[in-house]
Amino acid sequence: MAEPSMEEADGLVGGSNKVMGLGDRAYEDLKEKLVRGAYPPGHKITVRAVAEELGYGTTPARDALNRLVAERALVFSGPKTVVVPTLSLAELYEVTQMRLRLEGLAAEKGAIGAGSADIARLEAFQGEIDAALAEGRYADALWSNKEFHFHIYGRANMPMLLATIETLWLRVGAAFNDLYPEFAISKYGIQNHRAALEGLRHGDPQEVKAAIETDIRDGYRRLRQALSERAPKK
Amino acid sequence: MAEPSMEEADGLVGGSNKVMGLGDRAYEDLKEKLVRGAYPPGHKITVRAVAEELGYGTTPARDALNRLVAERALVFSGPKTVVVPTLSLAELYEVTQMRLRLEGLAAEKGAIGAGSADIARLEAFQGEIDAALAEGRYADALWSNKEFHFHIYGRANMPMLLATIETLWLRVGAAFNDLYPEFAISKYGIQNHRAALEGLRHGDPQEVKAAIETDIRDGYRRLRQALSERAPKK
DNA sequence: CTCCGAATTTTGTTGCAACAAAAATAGAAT
DNA sequence: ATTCTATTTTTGTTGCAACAAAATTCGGAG
Repeated sequence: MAEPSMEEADGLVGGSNKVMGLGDRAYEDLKEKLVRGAYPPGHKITVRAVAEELGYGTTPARDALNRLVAERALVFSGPKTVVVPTLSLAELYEVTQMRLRLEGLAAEKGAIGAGSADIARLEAFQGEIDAALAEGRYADALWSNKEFHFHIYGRANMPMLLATIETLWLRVGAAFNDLYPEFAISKYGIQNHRAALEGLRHGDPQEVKAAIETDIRDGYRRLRQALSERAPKK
Repeated sequence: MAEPSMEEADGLVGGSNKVMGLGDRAYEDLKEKLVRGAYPPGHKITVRAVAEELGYGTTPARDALNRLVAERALVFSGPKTVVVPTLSLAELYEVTQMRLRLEGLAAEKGAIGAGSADIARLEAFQGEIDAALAEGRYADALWSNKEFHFHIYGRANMPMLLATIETLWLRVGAAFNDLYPEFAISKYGIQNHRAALEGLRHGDPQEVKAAIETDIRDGYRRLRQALSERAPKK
């Protein structure tokens, strides 16, 4: 049973072979820290700081930064300053629109030919989400939520699509990690996931697609509200 | 009248400010060469060759290569070898599916609020396409075609979306440039563009979206056929 | 207390040499 | 001829120092 493995080398390895250099390692490390919310939005990230923090030289650190900037997981606030991004209302809307199309596509294609093994796996993820949520382990719930989504997307066998979706998740993850936990998942999310599972059981890709889209829309509403309630912050 | 400017610094500069270093220049140069078909698919690209060819040091050349690889405009054929990619049928299908969703979105949003100035501009682009086509200047036709599409997309004011679409165009452009000219545009394309213009005049975003999607689908069919007819090549 | 400008520190970039590893090449054996 | 192996060349990566430019700090003027 082949694991979709969203833990692969971030999408660069799309079936090709590439030696993992320090630069890629640094990229993975930094990405991990970003998505885990190690730095608050607005925090300045410098090449030398990353180099020392991760224990690599300045070249790999620079490579990682450049890559993250290209993916917009980090943004310039000045000619020479990169910071963890903040998502404006407009940007959140834009990312959501892209997610709807792209993840809708991935869900639809991924649903085709899904078997009971997939369903069992997804139910396991959902169980982890429920458990984590019940115990207040929001970070774990978020992680399992990601696994749930990407297990479906991964089945589509569309590496480019998957990589693009991942950058979108990284974009919102990095910007919202400071307030995400409380808002990210709720009974709505659970309900949408159950709907997706139903669609999988029925062998109806459109039903799965619709459920995922609703999930994205629900998340958008919550994020949007969180954003407007967020104090203008000194 | 603000120019949408698809000639901007490749999408990195999404409203932020960033100093253009040699690395970015090298990236632009290489990208240009790729989209112009300077290298045939399968051609090996090395850091030092690029450095000398473009007249930069090895560091900027390496930066450019890394970035192009991250965007999949260049791919690894071995642990240390990057080549101009070939698009498999599966990859062409994947790119097309993504283009349909993303460019459909961009067309729909870009159509909203389009005025007579936009229509005039688009008609001018179409005129250039017709003229170039009539005279056999396929490269120019391709260029004007790109301008036509991106003028609409640019109106949507969605920088992330636009950057993503551009990488998709680069991906197929680099892989197909050797046989693209004869197949890229035909009376179908013209007809689709006219339909898009009609939608713009009616102020009907859905009509524009449908026209663009048909355009993408027509192009896909032609490319697909060209791909299967392509000799297995020694 | 605020604002502005000069001095100082920090920071990204670039070229380069050294190194390890991969790719190309040449040759030998079957 | 073909395949496999050894040798040679090519190639990407990395660390580092120097440099120009930007960010920050600090004072002083209003």
